[in-house]
Amino acid sequence: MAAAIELADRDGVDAISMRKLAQHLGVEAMSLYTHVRNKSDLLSGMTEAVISQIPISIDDADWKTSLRQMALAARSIILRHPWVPTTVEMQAAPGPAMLTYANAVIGILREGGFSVAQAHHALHILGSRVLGFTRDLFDDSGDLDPETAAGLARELGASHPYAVEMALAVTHGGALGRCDDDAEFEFALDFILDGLARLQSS
Amino acid sequence: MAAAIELADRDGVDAISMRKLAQHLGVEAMSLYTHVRNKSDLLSGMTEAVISQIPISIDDADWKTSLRQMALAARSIILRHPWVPTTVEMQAAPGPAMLTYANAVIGILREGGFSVAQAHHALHILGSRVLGFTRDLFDDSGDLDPETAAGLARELGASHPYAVEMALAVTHGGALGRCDDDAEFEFALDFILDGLARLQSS
DNA sequence: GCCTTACCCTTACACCGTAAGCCCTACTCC
DNA sequence: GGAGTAGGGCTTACGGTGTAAGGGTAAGGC
Repeated sequence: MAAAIELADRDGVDAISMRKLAQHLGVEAMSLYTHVRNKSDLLSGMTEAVISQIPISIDDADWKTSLRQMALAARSIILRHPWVPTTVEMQAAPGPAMLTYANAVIGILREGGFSVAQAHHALHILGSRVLGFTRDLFDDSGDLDPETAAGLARELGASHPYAVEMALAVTHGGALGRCDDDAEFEFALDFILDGLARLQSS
Repeated sequence: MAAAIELADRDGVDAISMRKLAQHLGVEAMSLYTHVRNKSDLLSGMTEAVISQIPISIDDADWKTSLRQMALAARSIILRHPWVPTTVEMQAAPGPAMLTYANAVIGILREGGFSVAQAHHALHILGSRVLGFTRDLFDDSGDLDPETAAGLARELGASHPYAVEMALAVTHGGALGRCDDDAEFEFALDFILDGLARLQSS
C-alpha cells in the first residue's frame, strides 16, 4: 500500500498498473491479488490511507477556526498526494476514513449550533472545494513568458476580451502578480465560512 | 462525434473505446483516426460539443440573475451528459467552447461592477460547483430501505454519530425528506451569489 | 507427521490505444 | 473522357492493461 502511494506520488496515478506496482515491489503482478481484491480496491485503499492521515481537530475551539484548520490540514496533505482527488471521485461509496472525516466535519457544525438541515446544506457547499478534494477548473497559475502571452492576447483578444484581460492580469508581471494557489484557497475558504456564519445567525 | 456522445450517455464514458465506437458506427476502429488525432482528442471534442450547447445569456439583466440562469442552464445540460465533469477534468487546456463560456462568466462579473481581482476570486469560488462541472462528493440522495438503514445506524452509530444522524434525516422518511439535488444545487448557488454580492459591496 | 494458511508464481484470455502501410473511391483538372 | 490526387476506409501488428484459473512452497498449529 505504502509502495503504491509512493509510486503514485512519483509517476502519477495513471502510471499505476498491477504489473508496474508488482515490479516496484520485486514481485509478480498476480501476487498482489492476495492482498487486494481488485485494482479499484487497491486505489480505494490508497485513498483511505491518505485520508486517514488528515488530523481530526479535537480541541474545542470555535467551529469556524476548527473547520478552517481542518480544511487547511486536508489541503496540505493532499498537496503531497496530488492524485487523491482523482481517486476520491472514482469511489462509489465512502470508506471508513472518509466517513470519519465527514463525521468530524458534521460534528463540528452541529456542536457549533447548526441544525441538521443547515449542516446538510453546509456539507454540500463545503463539498468539493473546502475539503480540498478538488482540482481547480482553471489552472491559471502557469507562468507563460511575455511573448507567447502577447501572441495569445492578439489572437484571442477580439473574441474573448474578458478572459484575456484576466489572464494577463494574473500572469507573472501582470497587475495582480501571479496567481497564488494557497492564498486563493484560503480566500475561498473564508468566503464560505463567513457565508455559513451568516446563514447560521439569520 | 454525435455518435460518441450518444454512446457515452448510454453506457458511460468508460465504455467508450475506439473499437466500440467504431462498431457503433459500422466501421473499423482505425478509421476513426482520420477524423480524430487521439482518443483524448475525441474526448475533448465530445466535451467541447456539449459545452458549446450551453446558452450564453446575452440579455442585459442583473449580473446575479444572469449568472444564475447561466449556471442553471449549464447544469441542466450537464445532467443530460453525466460524463462531462469527468472529461472536463481530464483536459489540460480549456478548448474554445470552454474559453467562450469562461469569458462570458467573467464578462458578466466585470460588467456587473467587479474589479479584475474580485472577478478572479469569484471565478475560483464559482469554479467547480456553480459552473456545474462537479459531482457531489457525498451522494446522499440514495433511497435506502428502512431495514438496511437501521442496520447501518446500529453498526456505525457509536463511532460516527453525526454522520448517521444526518444520513437518517436525509433518507426517505427521515425528517428532511430525501435529499433533493436540484434544490441543493440552487441553495449552494444562491449562497455563493449572495456572498459575491456582499464581497462587491464591501 | 500432517494439515491448514498465506503467500507467490506461471499461463492465458480478452481488451485497450495506436503506428504502419495498403486499397479503393470520388473528385478535380486538363 | 482520361489522369492525378487526396481522403476515407481497411488490415495487421505491437506492447500494454486487468484478471480468471490453477499450481507450487514455506511457516505455524495440532
